[in-house]
Amino acid sequence: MDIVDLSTLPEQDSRYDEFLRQVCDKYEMDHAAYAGMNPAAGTIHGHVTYGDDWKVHYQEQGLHLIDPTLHMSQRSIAPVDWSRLERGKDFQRVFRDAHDFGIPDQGITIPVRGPYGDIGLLSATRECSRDEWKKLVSSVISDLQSLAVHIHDNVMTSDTISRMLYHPTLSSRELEILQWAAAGKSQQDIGDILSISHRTVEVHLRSSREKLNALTTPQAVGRAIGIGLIYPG
Amino acid sequence: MDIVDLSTLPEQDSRYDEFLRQVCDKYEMDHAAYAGMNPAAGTIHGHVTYGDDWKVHYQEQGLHLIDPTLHMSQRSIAPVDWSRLERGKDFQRVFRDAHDFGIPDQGITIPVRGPYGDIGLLSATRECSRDEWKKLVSSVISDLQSLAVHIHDNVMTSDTISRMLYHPTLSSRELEILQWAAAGKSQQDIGDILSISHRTVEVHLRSSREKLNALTTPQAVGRAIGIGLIYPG
DNA sequence: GAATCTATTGGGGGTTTCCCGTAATTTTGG
DNA sequence: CCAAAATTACGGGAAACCCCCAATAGATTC
Repeated sequence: MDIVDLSTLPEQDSRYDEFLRQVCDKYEMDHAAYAGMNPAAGTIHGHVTYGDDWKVHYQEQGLHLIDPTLHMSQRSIAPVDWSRLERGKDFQRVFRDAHDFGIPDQGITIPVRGPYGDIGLLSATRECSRDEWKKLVSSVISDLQSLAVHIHDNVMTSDTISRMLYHPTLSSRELEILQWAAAGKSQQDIGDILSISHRTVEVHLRSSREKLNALTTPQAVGRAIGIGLIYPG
Repeated sequence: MDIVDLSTLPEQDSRYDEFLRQVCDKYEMDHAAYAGMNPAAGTIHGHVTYGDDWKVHYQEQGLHLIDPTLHMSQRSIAPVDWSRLERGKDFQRVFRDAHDFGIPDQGITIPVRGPYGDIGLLSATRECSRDEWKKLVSSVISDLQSLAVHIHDNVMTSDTISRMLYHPTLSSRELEILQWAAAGKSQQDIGDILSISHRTVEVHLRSSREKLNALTTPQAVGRAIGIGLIYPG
């Protein structure tokens, strides 16, 4: 499969699970999981190849609060091999539980970040010898990195599109001006940039606020970013 | 963000230039370039394998303002093949100039995002037939993806200045007030809510802007949301 | 063809923010 | 423990923002 071609990636939620299974087959992994969240929009997506029972247990126990893989990925950009995680109290707790559900403590998590503060985590596990694991990882790490990026891109794009369907449509001019505002430009600056009067800029900002149901420009900028209409400047 | 700052931060780390050259050799590319920016810290890094003359021309002409590769990468997360860029006015302008400096219009740009709003772009070019290029890209895309992450991670963490500002730590009070600002409250409102003077609120907003390297409150709000410090209200 | 939406510009005026200070107490960190 | 940072507070003046109003032109829609 051509990894670059986004069209080959599944578009429907139900197919992500199947896709992860294919990843496992291709890269000789036992299990794979993807978790994506867009804090700005408040949406969360999760897909796993292991049964839903672990998913349920994970949520019920609130393991996401102490999960060291999440903790690590939060401020990391490079892939994190679970063997490098600190063997602390939280680690013991999460991975002891995981073990009961047939999930080994040998795995890797690849964090991906999008333009709107969205974070995606692609994890893969395999039960085997240490040497075997090391060898496997080094041979597939690049491919997994690419896959992580593309699956996250796919999920977030469809997420954004679906969200935008229920949100106001700002005119291109309004978006343009709001984008400049998010970039720290004053109304006068924007007017100069676009070669229009600063009063016109103010009108567009006002209608943007009205459409976004925002009281102030900062709120409008925040909402627009949350919806995915613009990006942080 | 303003890339004009490039001139004020003449970062010359020959290690990365050499590294890029090795990338070219290994992956049969003509040229490679890396550009990294941390808006919160206001730092910018640039490394290229082609001569400095293009770099100079690029800055002097302010091409970063219209460069379609930058524009695309800003809101993208997946690798962008230049062939998929819109052939607009800006494209013509930038790539006509680039051609004069021996840079082809056949290339790819891989964006990488860090935890604190930092963005890195790894670009590679090669002059060859279309089919040859496609084949080359699909065979090295995964490796380039990993390399992009690696370089960006390295650059962002190795730079001492950046390291200090890499993690803008807003005080709880600043976050609290910024969150209210994102919720559309005025300074007076926030002062009433927190039972403090609206002038104190203004002080916190100011220091928040400084820490986030934002010129205006809307920009600070957007940036904080982008980094994940606060949420849209 | 009329109505609607969008983009544009303008005036007037009140409100808000922002920048320049100073300065106290409390908290935090090396 | 001392230094640094955070938090609190005040004020004046300049700048920016925001809201009311009205008006013209183009594009789209009904």
